[in-house]
Amino acid sequence: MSGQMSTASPEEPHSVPTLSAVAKLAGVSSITVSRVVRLPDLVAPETRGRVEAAMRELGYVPNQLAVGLARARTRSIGVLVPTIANSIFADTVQGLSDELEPLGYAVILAQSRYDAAREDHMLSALLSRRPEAIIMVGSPATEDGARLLRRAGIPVAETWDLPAAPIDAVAGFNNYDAGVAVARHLVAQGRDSLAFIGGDDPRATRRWNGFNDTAQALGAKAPRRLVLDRNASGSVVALAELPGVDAVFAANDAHAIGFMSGLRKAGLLRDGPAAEQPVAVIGLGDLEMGRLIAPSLSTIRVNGDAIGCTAAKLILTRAGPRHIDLGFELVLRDSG
Amino acid sequence: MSGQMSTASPEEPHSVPTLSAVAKLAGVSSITVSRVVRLPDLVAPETRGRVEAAMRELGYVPNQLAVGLARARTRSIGVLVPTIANSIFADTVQGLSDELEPLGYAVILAQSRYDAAREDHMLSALLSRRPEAIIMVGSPATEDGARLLRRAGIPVAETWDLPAAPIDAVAGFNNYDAGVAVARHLVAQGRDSLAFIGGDDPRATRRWNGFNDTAQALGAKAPRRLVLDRNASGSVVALAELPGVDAVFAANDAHAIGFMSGLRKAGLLRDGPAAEQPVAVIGLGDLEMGRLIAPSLSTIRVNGDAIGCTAAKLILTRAGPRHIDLGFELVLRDSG
DNA sequence: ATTTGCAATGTTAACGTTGTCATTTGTCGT
DNA sequence: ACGACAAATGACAACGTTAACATTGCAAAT
Repeated sequence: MSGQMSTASPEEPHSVPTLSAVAKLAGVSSITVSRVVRLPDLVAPETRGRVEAAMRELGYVPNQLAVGLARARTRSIGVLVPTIANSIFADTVQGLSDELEPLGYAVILAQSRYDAAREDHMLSALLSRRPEAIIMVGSPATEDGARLLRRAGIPVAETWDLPAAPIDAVAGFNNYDAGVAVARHLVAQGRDSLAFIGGDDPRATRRWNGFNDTAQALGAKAPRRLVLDRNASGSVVALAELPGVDAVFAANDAHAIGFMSGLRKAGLLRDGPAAEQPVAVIGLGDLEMGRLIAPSLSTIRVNGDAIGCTAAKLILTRAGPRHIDLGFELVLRDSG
Repeated sequence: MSGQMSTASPEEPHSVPTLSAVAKLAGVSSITVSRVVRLPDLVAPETRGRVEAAMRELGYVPNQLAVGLARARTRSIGVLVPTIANSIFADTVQGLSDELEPLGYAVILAQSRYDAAREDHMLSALLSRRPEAIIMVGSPATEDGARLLRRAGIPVAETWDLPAAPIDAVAGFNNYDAGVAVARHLVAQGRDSLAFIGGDDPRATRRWNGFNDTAQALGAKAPRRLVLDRNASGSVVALAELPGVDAVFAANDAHAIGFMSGLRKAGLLRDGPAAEQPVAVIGLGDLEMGRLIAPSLSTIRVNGDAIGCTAAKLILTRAGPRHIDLGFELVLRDSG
C-alpha cells in the first residue's frame, strides 16, 4: 500500500532474540535454554515451563548458523541441477527434499545451467555453506569440480547417470543402454532413417552413442543428430532439418512433443497406433503429459522422483551398496 | 564399484582447511588471509601471492557459516513453494535464483506441499537459517506463520497472488480477475454450463470466485466446482462428474490437458477452432506444451519466471513500489 | 552425621570468521 | 634528523551456539 516502510513491522523492536535473551527473561543461564530446546528431559519441569514461556514470548528461533558452527553439523545438503524450470529434475529435487526435510535438513539449491564454469562456481558456493552432503545431477564437468568434491570429505551422490569413476554414491540409470533400447525397437519396427534430437550434455550424448552404435550395428543408415536449444519449441521445426527421417529419438519428452507438433503441421501424424505413424517418435522421461496427448507418446520412462529419493537415502547412510541403477523402461504407446 | 570406502577419498587427510591453516602455511596471521579474500588491495602483492598459493594448495573454501555469524549477513534467501515437481513454480524458482545466484546468494528451498502445518514448520526451519529474505508462493496460511515472518525483520515477498494485507513485498497477479476474464470469455462465446476444476488452495479459490461471480452475473447457470488431486491424470475422468458441461476452466494447464484427454476419449474434441469445440477448455499457466498439442490450449498466461525475477528484485532493494502486479493474459487458441 | 550419588544448573572454551583497534615498518617533508 | 603519516600486518573480542567439565543441592545409604 503506502510507499516504503521499515521492513520489520512495528510488531517487535527489531533484533532477533538469542539464547541469552531468552535466558535473561526466564532467569536462567543460556545453556539451560539450549537444553530446553535439545534435551528437555535434563531440565526440571518448572524451569522448562518458564523457559518455554520466555521462548514463546520472544518468538525465539534458534540460529542454525551458530549451531552448525558449534557442532560441525549444519543439517543442510547441497543440491546442484542443470536447471529446475520445466524439467524432469524438479521431480528429483522434490523426491530428495521430501526425504530430507522431515529429518531437519535444509536443501540448498543451485543451478549450473549446463555451464561448466558456473557449475564449478556453484559447487564451491555450495561447499562454502558446509553442507553435510552434495547431491548433483550428472557428474562434475571439470576435474576442478571433482577435486573440490573429493576434498570436501562429505558424501556425494551423482544422479541420472552411471559414471565410470564415481566420486562416491550413484543413483541413476544407464543412458547408453537407453539409446540402445530405442534404436533396437525402432529398427525392429522396420525404420531405418533414424535421428536423435536434443541437447549435447554428457547424458544426452551417452544416449546418442548407444542409439548410434546400435542403429548402425543393426544395419540402419547412419543416424543423424540434431543439437537443439533447451526449449521444446525449437524441435517443432526440427523436421525441416531431417529430410526423409522415419524415426526420431528425442532427448526428452518435451522435445518429443515439440517435434510431434512439427509432424502434425506437416501432416505426418496419425491418430492410429505406432505402426501407422510415418515418423516414429520416442521421448525420454515419461511426463504425465505424454500419456494424455494424442497420439500418446512412447518414451523411456525414468523415475526422477525415485532417483532423488534414492540419492537422499544414499547420503544418509554409509552402509549398503553405494551405486544404484534405478533402470528405465521403454513404454510403448502410439507415437512410435 | 567395491563396497564402502571412507567418504573422504585419500586425496587429503580430512578436515576442511580453515583460515588459520592457510595462515600458518603462508606464515601470516589469519586476518591477513581473510583480507586476501575480501580486500586484496590492503595486502602487499608479495604476501598476497604467498597466501593465494597456500589457499590453492589447501583447497581453502571459506566457511560461510562463520562469515554469516560474524557479519550478520548470510547471503542466503529462503524460498517456500507448495511443490516444485512438474509445477509452474519451478519457473519462479529458476527466475529468482538466476537473479540471486550471481550476487552470491544461496537459495534455501522448502516445500509446504499445500499443508499449513508443514508450511509453518518449514517457515520456521527457513528462518532458523537466518536468510536475508524470504520469498514464498502465496501468503502464510496461518496467523502463526505470518507472525513468524513479521518478527523476523527481513524482507518478505509474497508471490502468485495480490494479498489484501501483504506482509511486505508482493509480485503476483489478480487471481480473481483471471477467473472473471475466463468467465466473460466463455459466456460471450455462448457457453452457459460452466465448471471449474483443480485444487482448492487459496489462489485457485480466488480464481473460482471470480469465475463463479461473473458467470452468474452474466446469466449463465451456476458453475460447478470440482476439486481434484494435484496430478493431471485425475482430470481425465472429471468429465464423468460434469454431465452437460460445455466449458471448463482448469486451475492449471496440466489439469486442462488431462481434461482434454478425457474429452478426446469421449469423442468431444475437435481439430478445428474454439467455436467448434463441444466443450471449451481454458487452462492457466501457459505451459510450452499447451501450444504444441492439438487442439492447442487456450490459457491464462502467467509469467512465472518474471514473478521470481521481480520478487528477487523486490527483496534486494528497499526503494520503489513494493507491490507489483505482473498481470496475466488470456491467450486464445483452439481449445476454447 | 557423614558420605555417596544423582538431578539440576552453571562456567568456560571452543567453532571459523570479521570489526575494531593496535603495532610495526618505511617514506617523506622540513 | 625528526616527527608525521601511510602502508602493511597483527591481537583480541565479538557473533550465537554447544561440548566438556564444574558446581550446587538434596535424598538415600552407610
